[in-house]
Amino acid sequence: MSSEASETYGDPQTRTRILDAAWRLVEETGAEFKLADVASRAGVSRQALYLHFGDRSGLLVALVDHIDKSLGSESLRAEVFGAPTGVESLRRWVETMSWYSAKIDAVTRVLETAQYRDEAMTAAYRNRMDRRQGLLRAIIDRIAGEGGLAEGWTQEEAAQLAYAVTLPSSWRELTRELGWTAEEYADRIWKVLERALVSRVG
Amino acid sequence: MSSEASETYGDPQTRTRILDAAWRLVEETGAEFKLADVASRAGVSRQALYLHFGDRSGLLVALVDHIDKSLGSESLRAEVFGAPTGVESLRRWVETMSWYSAKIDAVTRVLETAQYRDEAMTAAYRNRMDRRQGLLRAIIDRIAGEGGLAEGWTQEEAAQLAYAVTLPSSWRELTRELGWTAEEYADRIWKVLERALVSRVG
DNA sequence: GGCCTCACTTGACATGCTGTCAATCTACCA
DNA sequence: TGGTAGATTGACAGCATGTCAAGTGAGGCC
Repeated sequence: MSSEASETYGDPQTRTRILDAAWRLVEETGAEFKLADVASRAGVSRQALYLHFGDRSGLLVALVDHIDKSLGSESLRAEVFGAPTGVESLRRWVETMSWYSAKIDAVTRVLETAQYRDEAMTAAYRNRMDRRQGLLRAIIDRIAGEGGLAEGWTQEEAAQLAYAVTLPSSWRELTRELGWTAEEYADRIWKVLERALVSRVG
Repeated sequence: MSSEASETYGDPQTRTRILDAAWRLVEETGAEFKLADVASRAGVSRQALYLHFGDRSGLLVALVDHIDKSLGSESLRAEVFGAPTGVESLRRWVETMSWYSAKIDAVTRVLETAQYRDEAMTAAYRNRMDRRQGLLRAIIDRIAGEGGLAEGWTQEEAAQLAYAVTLPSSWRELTRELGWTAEEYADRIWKVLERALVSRVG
């Protein structure tokens, strides 16, 4: 259960091949992807997965990290924080998040369903969500610092609300099920957040 | 897969015993509950579950229905619609939903994770969500009819936003993970919806 | 060249749960 | 006496995960 899968086992190239294969397979088949399929697609033995990642959860945890690195989530973060104002920063965040969600939705869904499987999974998922909350908190703090936070909210409450409103499940429901485009999502959710959390100027 | 489990098999009492056992077990153990455990807790054979519900998905679908009936979701609906105004109706809906979510969260979570398992599951889940959307749409229409809908939204958009903001996953995150009480949830989410969707009077 | 180690393969196997089947049991009813 | 609905029993197939032990093969080291 949730073996740590020693940080450094094997050839990094093999590891990457496995992760890429897993990624594609998750995109195609969702949460029911099989390790045997990942292995065969990556051109390695099923056993190799266990050697590299310990178990299914270990693979998923590594996959999330792999994807973040592949999509350059760091630079996205920088772009959001590079906004001239806190309010603009929040708007950019919503926009960026919408774009990003579209790319990782399949994997996110798997993560969500596996979220309670074991300790390692839970930790990995919470960690991810905690980082997101922290980011939003920083943005809200900046808005508050600039006097832009609507009255009636503490900074913590505002950040948590922004976080809850922009959860992946909500993004998925609005775009995948109700047919909103990523752009419509960004525009409308932004409008909600602006009206609810940002003080009216003038 | 997703056998229909003939609408009327066996003793209704047995059926109820099984569903109650399943309910409690889901509350305790979450999505990984085992059919064998449900059976033994209900005091019936494992086979009985298959005779009554066809398969795991069939049991889940029946469980949701069973719970709705047990909690008298019909009367709740009536209370929400009995509000004097559309805006008050929406406020009551949020409040009621918060209370209701607390009772069925465990089952909802199982539903969510099982949502893509097969056709029957998907249909049952979507059906549930569609009803909720319909309800919100009716409330929003009433608000619009009373001239209370904020400008910038179509009625459909407003209803879908209200729906997305009040998704179970969001409720869970805010209460279970971030520690909000059901009341705080209702108050704050209502405030968000009001500011975002309801036109300012005067 | 001999040797060792790392990276990985191979094949077998235990485990655990779902779903299916056929045979059997037991009231209750006609 | 017979039949039938409701359920039990036990066996079994299928399938995925995870574990184990032995083997292969390429490089590096002395």
